[in-house]
Amino acid sequence: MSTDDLPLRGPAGQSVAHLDETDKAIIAELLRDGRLSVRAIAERVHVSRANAYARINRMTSDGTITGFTARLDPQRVGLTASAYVMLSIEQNTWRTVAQHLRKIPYVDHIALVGGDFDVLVLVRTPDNAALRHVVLERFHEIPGVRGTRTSLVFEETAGRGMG
Amino acid sequence: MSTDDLPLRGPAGQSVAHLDETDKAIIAELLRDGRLSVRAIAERVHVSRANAYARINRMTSDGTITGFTARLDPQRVGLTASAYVMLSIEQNTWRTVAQHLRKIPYVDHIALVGGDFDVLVLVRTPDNAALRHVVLERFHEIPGVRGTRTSLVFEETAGRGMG
DNA sequence: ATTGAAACCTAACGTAT
DNA sequence: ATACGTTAGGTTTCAAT
Repeated sequence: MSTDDLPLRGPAGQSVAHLDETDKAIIAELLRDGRLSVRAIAERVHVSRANAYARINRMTSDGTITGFTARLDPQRVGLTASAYVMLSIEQNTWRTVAQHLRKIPYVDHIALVGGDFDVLVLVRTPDNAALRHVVLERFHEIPGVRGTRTSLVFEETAGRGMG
Repeated sequence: MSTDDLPLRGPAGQSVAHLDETDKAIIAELLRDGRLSVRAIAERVHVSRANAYARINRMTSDGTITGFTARLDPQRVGLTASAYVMLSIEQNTWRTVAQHLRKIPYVDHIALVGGDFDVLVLVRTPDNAALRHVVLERFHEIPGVRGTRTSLVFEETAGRGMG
């Protein structure tokens, strides 16, 4: 028996979905092209159309697939200034700090981390002035934020993922 | 005249696409749901189907839209251990370091940054053992890498973007 | 019970005018 | 913007394993 089909538990007690090889193959196809037709997916992973349809439905409704989206070139959509901002925050303020961050424009991604700082925020703005405003004005006025350190992004690229 | 329709130049000399309000509205729809039909998009942004079709075609072929993909819950797909790894590298090794990083499994995103470190890598692995292996073995054997610092991700959330 | 194969109508695609 | 032939969606049925 393989371990691949065992349901597991994640660290926070959230259930980890039961994904067989077909599910994973479907996910791989959808990662490559999120607009692939169900028909095309079905024949690529060698299952029937109805089966592919049911699997995609299951994975989207159980939260494994959280949605579909377009990937954009930040430069070309006018977000030319990106930065990672490291926040130090006071204890037990993560929830409220995250809430505030989510309301600020140009904030792309927010992570609570362990290490020399507490929160890592990816910010993508139209220009350096907007970036400066977001970091110096908006971030610093959030209750619980003790300090920030900013690392400008010069260049970036995607990794290969689980491959 | 609004500044919205002006073509611009990005920092690296890459052209910034000429996007009018309709283009932006289409992008917003596709960010919300990357599998929306062209028909649905067309009526939501109040243009004809053919027009929406042409705009999406233009934006995908000029590189503004770089693709479509599924968004996954990392926990549920079995990637329960994520971390940001900060690399210090020797001068002028960025290109080769990035090349090496792209070949390593579980590497999600790579950014060349300015500040106390040089490269920020987002890694998503199935467990702490895999994470440890990636960082301690794979990253440290890359020529040009002088040192790493790892920040485990405890929790994360998306920001609101440009909204 | 779950899957594959076929059929079905409706909706969307892609292109041409 | 409309129209047109083709393809896909979404659901149902049935046989098979």
